[in-house]
Amino acid sequence: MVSVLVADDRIVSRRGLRALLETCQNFEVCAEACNGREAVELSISHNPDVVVLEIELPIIDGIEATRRIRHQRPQTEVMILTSQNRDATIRDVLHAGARGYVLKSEPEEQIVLAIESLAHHRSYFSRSIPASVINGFRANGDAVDQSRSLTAREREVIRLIADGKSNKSVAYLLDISIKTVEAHRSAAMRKVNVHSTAELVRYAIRCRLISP
Amino acid sequence: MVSVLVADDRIVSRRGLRALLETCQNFEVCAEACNGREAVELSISHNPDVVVLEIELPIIDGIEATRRIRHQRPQTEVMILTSQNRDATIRDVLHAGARGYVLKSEPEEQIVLAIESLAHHRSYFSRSIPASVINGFRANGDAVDQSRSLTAREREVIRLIADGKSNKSVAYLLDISIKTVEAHRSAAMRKVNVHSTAELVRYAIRCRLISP
DNA sequence: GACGCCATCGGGTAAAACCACGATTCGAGG
DNA sequence: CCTCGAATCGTGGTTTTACCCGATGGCGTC
Repeated sequence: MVSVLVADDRIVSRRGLRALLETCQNFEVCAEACNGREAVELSISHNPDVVVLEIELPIIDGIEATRRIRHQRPQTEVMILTSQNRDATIRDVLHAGARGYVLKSEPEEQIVLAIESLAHHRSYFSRSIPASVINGFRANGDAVDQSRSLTAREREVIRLIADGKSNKSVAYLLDISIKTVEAHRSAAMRKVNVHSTAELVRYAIRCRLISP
Repeated sequence: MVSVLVADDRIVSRRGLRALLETCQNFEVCAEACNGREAVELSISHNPDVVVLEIELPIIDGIEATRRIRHQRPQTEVMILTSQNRDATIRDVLHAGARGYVLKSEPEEQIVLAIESLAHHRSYFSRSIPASVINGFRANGDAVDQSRSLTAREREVIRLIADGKSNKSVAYLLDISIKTVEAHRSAAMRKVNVHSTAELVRYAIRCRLISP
C-alpha cells in the first residue's frame, strides 16, 4: 500500500486524484493539502510515501514546498502534477528534489505509473518533458521509466486482451488482421514494459482499463 | 459494483468479511446486521444485491430471515455463510429461498466466488455440501458454479502464472517438470472455469492470490 | 487392501502467441 | 513538400500453450 499526500489548491484536482487513486487499490490518500505550507506540515506529520504536488500553490509555492519536504523527509518522494511546462520551472523543481513530473493533460495511467515508480524510488517524467531538461536527473537516479502513452488503438487492443480475448477474437472484433493485433499488443507491452499477458492484465487493471 | 449486506452476530465475522470484500473492489458492504430482525429490516431499506447470512442469529434465525427477505425483496439473493452443515438445516434454508451455501471453513476465494455467482443470480454451493441435499435446487436454478477448491499446488502454480511467469519458469522455480505445471494450470483453469491467461489473472486478483 | 485424490511425469499434435524483419497508407505539422 | 507517427498487413520462423492420451507413487479413508 502506497500512502499519498495530495497537494493542490483546486478542490476538483484533489478530489479527482483521490478518486483515481482510490479505485486503484494499493494507493491510500492519507491527506489533502490546499496550499504549500499545509503540504509541508502534513508531509511531516503523515510521512507519506509520495507527495503529489501542484507547483502553483498559495502561501508557499511547490518549488519551495518540495525543498522543505525533501529536507525534512528524505524518504518521501515528491511528484509534480501540474499544467505548466516551462523548462526553467521544471529545472527548479527538480533541483529542489522532485523526482517525478507529469502534466495534468496526460492520460490517467501516466499518473498512476508515475506514483508507483516514485514509491519505488525510481524517477518518472512525462514524455512531453524535453529530455534536455531532465538529463542530469535521470542519471543520478537509479532507474528511468520512460514509458510513452499508449495510442487509442493500443489501449483498445490491450483492453480486449486483458478481458480474456485471444488475438484472433480481437482481430475479429476490431475487424483487423491478427498481425495488426500482434503489432499493437507488442507495441503496448514494450511501452509499458511488461513481458507477459499476465503482467499486461495487471497493468490494465492498475490503470483502470478494465476491472478485476 | 455488488452491494452486500452482512448479517452475523459475531463482530469478528462481520469485520472479517467486510475486510475481505472491501479489498476485492467491486464489492460494497452497504450495511451490517447483528441479528435476524436487523438483517430483514436492513435488506428492505438498503435493497442489497446479496445478503450474506449466518444461520444461528438472535431474535430471528437465518432460516426465517431468509424467508422474509426473499418475500420482501425477491431480487435480493441470500447466501448462507455458516459453520454448521447439518443436511436438514441446509434443506430448510434452501427451501426458505437461499441460493448459496458456503462453510466458514472454506478458503476465502470460495466466499468471493459465491457472492459473485449469487450477484449474477446463479446458485453456488460449497463442494462440501452433499449433492443429494442440493439436487433439487441446482436444477430449478439457471446455472451452477460447482467449482471445487484449488489444491495448494494448483494455487501456488496459478499464483506464479498470474505473477507473469511462464510455464517454464514456474517449472524451474518449483523444481518440477513443465508437464506438471501444465497439468496444475489446466486443472485449476477448468475448476475455476476460465479459458485464458488473462481471465486466470483476474481470477487470481479477485481471490487475492496476488495483488494487481 | 481397494479406492480415490493428489502430485508427478511423459508423448504427441495442433493452435496460438512471440519475434524480427519490412512495407504501405494516411493525416498532422513544420 | 517532406517528415513522422500511427495504423495497417505481410513473410517466416521459433517458442509457448492447449489438449489429448496414459502412467506411477504416496496418502488417507472406508
